[in-house]
This record gives sequence, structure tokens and C-alpha cells, in this order.
Amino acid sequence: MKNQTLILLDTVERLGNLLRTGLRQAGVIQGLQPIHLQALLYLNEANRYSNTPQALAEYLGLTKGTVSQSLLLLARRKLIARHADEKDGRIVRLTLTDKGKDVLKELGLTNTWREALAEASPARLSSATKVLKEALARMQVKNGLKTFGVCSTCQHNLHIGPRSYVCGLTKEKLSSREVSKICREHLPIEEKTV
Amino acid sequence: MKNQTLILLDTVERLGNLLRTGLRQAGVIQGLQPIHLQALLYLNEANRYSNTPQALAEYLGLTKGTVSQSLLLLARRKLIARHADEKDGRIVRLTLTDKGKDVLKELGLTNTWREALAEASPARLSSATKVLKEALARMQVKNGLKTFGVCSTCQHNLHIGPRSYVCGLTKEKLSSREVSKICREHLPIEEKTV
DNA sequence: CACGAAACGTATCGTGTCGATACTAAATAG
DNA sequence: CTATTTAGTATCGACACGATACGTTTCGTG
Repeated sequence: MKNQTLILLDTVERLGNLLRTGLRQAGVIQGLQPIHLQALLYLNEANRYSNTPQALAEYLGLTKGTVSQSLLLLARRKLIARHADEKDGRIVRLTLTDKGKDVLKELGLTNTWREALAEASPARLSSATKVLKEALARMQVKNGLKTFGVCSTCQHNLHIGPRSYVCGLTKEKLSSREVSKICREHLPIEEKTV
Repeated sequence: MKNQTLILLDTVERLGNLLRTGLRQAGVIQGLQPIHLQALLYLNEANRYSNTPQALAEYLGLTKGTVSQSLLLLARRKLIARHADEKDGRIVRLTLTDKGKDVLKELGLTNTWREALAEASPARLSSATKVLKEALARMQVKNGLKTFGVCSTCQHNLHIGPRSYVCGLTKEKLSSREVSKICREHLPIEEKTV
């Protein structure tokens, strides 16, 4: 009999493959590869410290050279816009164009997933999420990777008033919309394992 | 606030990406791509009805032409062996060579995963597995895909005595080792959701 | 302030995935 | 015996991906 842990690993791997296949099929219509859609999805969620080629490369676990090529393609198709950073001339800021946002809207990737989990109890869902998030965080730490979380789970985030946030790292004010985006500087709050 | 279901989706996607990145890094040493390792892993678990290029293509969600190319590469490197089926001349049987098995042994892919889940309680693990297996099965059905499970969870499997099994589909006897392998004809037993 | 190091990004090359299409050979149906 | 189906291969074009090399801009340390 196989170890329970390995069965879970197998299941996650298969789900990952299936989601990737879904991305591939969804991208065919637009002539896009899975990695392109992943890039668009990331840029749609990245905060102002994280919308750069370098951050995307770290997020995807690829080299900056590889990512640079994919970004050139996306820019050619007018799905993203590239702007030089005002303060730091080395940095390129990436934003989704309206066309890029439309692509994401038309995907509707989450439907089958929602249906697949429709009958699972909320308690089970949240328990499963907890287990997997823990695993993800540990694997990221072990591999020296960044966690790319949102501000609400970040040690740097300071909640200085109602709907008023400051990042302790950059000392900048963040809007309540901004704190729900993902950040490459994210430092997870140590959670007590219940 | 985001839907709990979507948070789980996001986590699974990220874990999938991370596992894939792990595969990529592991393969660099052997000069292999993630897909090659996935093929080897599959062939290591596939039963006698499922060790063909076509079955592998279905499992991976790719076209047979694409898979054929990857298999040619693996054969060139002597990691797999190809034999014509005795009864059906169209079919090619794929088996791992000793060299191919060695590659899998040297990978040790599961270690970081094990460690990442070391502190999770068995109850949580099995609950999470249940949720995800359910989701996987539903998504496979929805997409018209095969489930590739083991005989013990298959409607075709007949347990005719202690350590004695027969597949109701092929009417062939199966060894107790064989029933723990994955099969392209797998038809999942309807499970009652507790 | 100068100069070397580091960080961000691009360009280019070779290997290989991937789908699409077209093909061969073997089995099967009528 | 012929038409169809099934398993697999061959080839082509677009592109991912890493490695390497390169150009800018910023930073740091004397």
C-alpha cells in the first residue's frame, strides 16, 4: 500500500497537468501558449512592486531570458504594455492592455473547477486549502523561492487605520485594493499549526 | 474576499507549477524535459493494457504525434524499449529499460514533498486527498477524459479469491502486483459522498 | 567622484515540445 | 475483397526554454 502522502502528491500532479491542459486548449483560440496565459493571469494580480519581467520570471520559475521572449510576443499582440520606470531606468513596468484583460475575461477557466468542487463541504474545502497552502509555503522556502502572497498575510503590512495600509518595507501607503494583490516582496506571517 | 474554491484552485495551480519546475530541474542532469520524466513515471506504473504510445498520449493530454516524438527521443537514449505486440501488429509496447528505471530511482522527487507535509495530521491529509480526488474525477468526466486508476477502484475488476483477480473487460487473470498498476480502461466505482 | 560590481533587461543560438497535416501498415466491418 | 478504422510515424512551422553574451542603469566603496 502506498503512502497517503504520495497519493496526495499524485493527485495534485494530475490536477496540475489537467489544469495545464485546460490552459493549453483555452489558449488555442487566441494562438497563445499556457505560459502566456499564466503571464497574463499573473500581471492581472501583481501589485506595483511586482509587475516586472524579473518578478514574473521568479514567479514562473523560469530564467529572465526565456520570460523576456514570451513578453515580447505578448507585447507584439498588444496584450500587454511596456513602460520604462520613471525612477529606475533599468526597470520595465508591465501592464495589461484592454485587449489583454478581454482575453482573460473570455477564458472563464474557473467554471469546471467550481463545478467539480460544488458538492464538497466548506469545512473540507478549507481544510484541504490549509494543508496545501502549508505544503506550498514549505516547498517554496525549501527551494529558496519567493511566496508571492497578498499583503494581508505579509509581515511587512501595517494596518494603520480603517482601510489604511502602509508597507513597512517600502514605507509607502497602499490602497485597500492594492493590498489584495500579490507581491514579490511578500514575507509570510508565521502561522501556528493548530 | 475571494471565493474559497478559487483560493484552492490557485494553490493547486501553484503547486502544480512548482512540481513541474522541480521536474525540469531534476531533468537537467539527464538532459531531459519534464514531459520525458512524466512519460517514464507513467510507463513505470502502467499495466499491460496501457503501455502504448496512444495510452500515454491520452494520459498526458497531448496528441499522438507529439508523444511519438518524445518517445523516439527516449528510445534513442535507451531509457525505454519498444516491442511490437505479438497479436496486433499495429501496437507498440513500451517498457522501461534498466537505465530508464535507474533514472527514476536517482530522481528522489518525492522527498521535498514528504517533508513539506510531514507536520500535517493524517486526518487532514486523507480529507484533502478525498476532496482533490473527487475534483480530479469530476473534471476528467466533464472533459471526456479517461481516469487512469488502479484496478481496486475499477468496476471491471473482479476479486474472485484471495490474491486472485480477473478483469471483467478483458476476461484475463491479473496478478496481485498487476492490479495495483494504472489502466487506461479504468472505470471508477461510483463513490458515495459521505 | 570614479570605477568596479550588481541588477534589469534584451539578443541569439541550439534543442526540443507541440499541433496540424499527411502518410503507412495492420486490423476490422460489410 | 474493399472501405473504414486504428496505431503509429514523418515532416513542418511556431515557439518555449536554458545558456551565453551583451548593453544600460544603478549602487557601493574607496
